[in-house]
Amino acid sequence: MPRRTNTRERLITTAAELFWRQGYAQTGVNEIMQQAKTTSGSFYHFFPTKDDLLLAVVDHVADILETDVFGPSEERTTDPFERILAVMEASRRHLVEHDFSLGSPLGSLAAEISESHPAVRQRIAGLFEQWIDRIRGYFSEAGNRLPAGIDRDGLARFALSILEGAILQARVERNLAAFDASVAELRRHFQLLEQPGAFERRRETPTQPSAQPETTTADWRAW
Amino acid sequence: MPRRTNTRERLITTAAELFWRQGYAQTGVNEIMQQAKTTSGSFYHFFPTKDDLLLAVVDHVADILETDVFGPSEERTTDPFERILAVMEASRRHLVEHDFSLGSPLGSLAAEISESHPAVRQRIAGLFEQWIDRIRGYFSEAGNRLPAGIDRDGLARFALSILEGAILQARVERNLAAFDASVAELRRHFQLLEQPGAFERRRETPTQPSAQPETTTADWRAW
DNA sequence: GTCTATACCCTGATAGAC
DNA sequence: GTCTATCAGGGTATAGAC
Repeated sequence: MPRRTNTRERLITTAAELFWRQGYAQTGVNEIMQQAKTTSGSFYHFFPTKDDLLLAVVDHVADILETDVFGPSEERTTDPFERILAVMEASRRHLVEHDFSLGSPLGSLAAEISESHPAVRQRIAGLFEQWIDRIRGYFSEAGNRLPAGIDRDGLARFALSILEGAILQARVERNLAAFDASVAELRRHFQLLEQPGAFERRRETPTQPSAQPETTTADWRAW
Repeated sequence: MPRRTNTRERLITTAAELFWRQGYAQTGVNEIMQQAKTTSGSFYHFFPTKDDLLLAVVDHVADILETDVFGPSEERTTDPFERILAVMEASRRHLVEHDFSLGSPLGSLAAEISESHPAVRQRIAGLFEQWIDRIRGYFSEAGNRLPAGIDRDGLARFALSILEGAILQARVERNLAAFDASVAELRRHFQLLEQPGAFERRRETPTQPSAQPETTTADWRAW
């Protein structure tokens, strides 16, 4: 079924950018329609509700991330560590190019709708897992450059934490200090792991929540 | 001037929790008023607009973070590395206690209003800087347990990235896999840095964006 | 300082012609 | 598939008595 118009695509791509920049709740359907140069009739022809558009946007972003970030980064180099660093480099360029107005493609959206839209939250969680699998794949290819018995899955989640946190800081502070420092330190982490004899002792690396956290004196009030 | 009522405080604390859980835009003043058991007249007596309440909330959250997180974590231990890890432990407990419904106290809020509320964004950026100063202070106390010439400021920003990213992942995935892995890997990073001879070579640790990024093939479309 | 009542706009969504 | 016109409801904010 060849589509005759691209209105649906236009709605998705403009909504993606607006949600990304200003969030879901802050973006009205009117704004989307105007910017996509279409009208109410078309909008609701394709999407029964605004929430349905959101779901389509999430899928679209996942596609773009694949073809424009992960794909090129993997083509660029075969070195496992450089591959994940290339993903970060792509994020960095994106921050700069858009003057820090765009954060993580799904990160802030995920946080925003985490409570109100369980289905979307789950969808995004699945995407996070995909990326983690992917990055873990890089680390698997690293073979014995990494210490034996290291938790590659955990290392992938660690890298994703750094990326998301670094983007957030860059966006809030509107500079690259935290981003560059984070990438530099991750790079050093890889180097340290590669050093012979880097991993001679200890054996505690709780990746799965095997038990409840040890009690802490830190006590957050009910704010 | 002794205040006769605590209405103002009630508004701030309930708004803080609601903004934290569901975001700013998603939270209506009606909802805040109801939950704080007050009415429109009182609300606008204390806060000319909803935005003014937001600013008060940010300041309040900063206070709580100081007294309930950083303070206790510092009293708990004098070991510099354990201090930052104690902050993470406090965040972890908080995630669990609230079933992952609450993320970073200011992180997601910052992302949400980053574009629409420049003044608030700047205020939060200032708080981030404060925390970084604080954490850098820990690393300064670490003295020669850290390699000479290491970028302690960068290390602090790195730690904050990990914390923010780990909280985000935990909230989206609704489990602690990424959080625990991130903390474990950060702990290992500290251990590796402490190892004698961990830092014998290389000299490239760009913290300040000294130059433009190297060109990359990764190309994000204009979505 | 707190209450009730209400203004008024913008939002997501619908109706129906073309 | 796209248009115009419109609705119902909830949003922030105001008015004025107490």
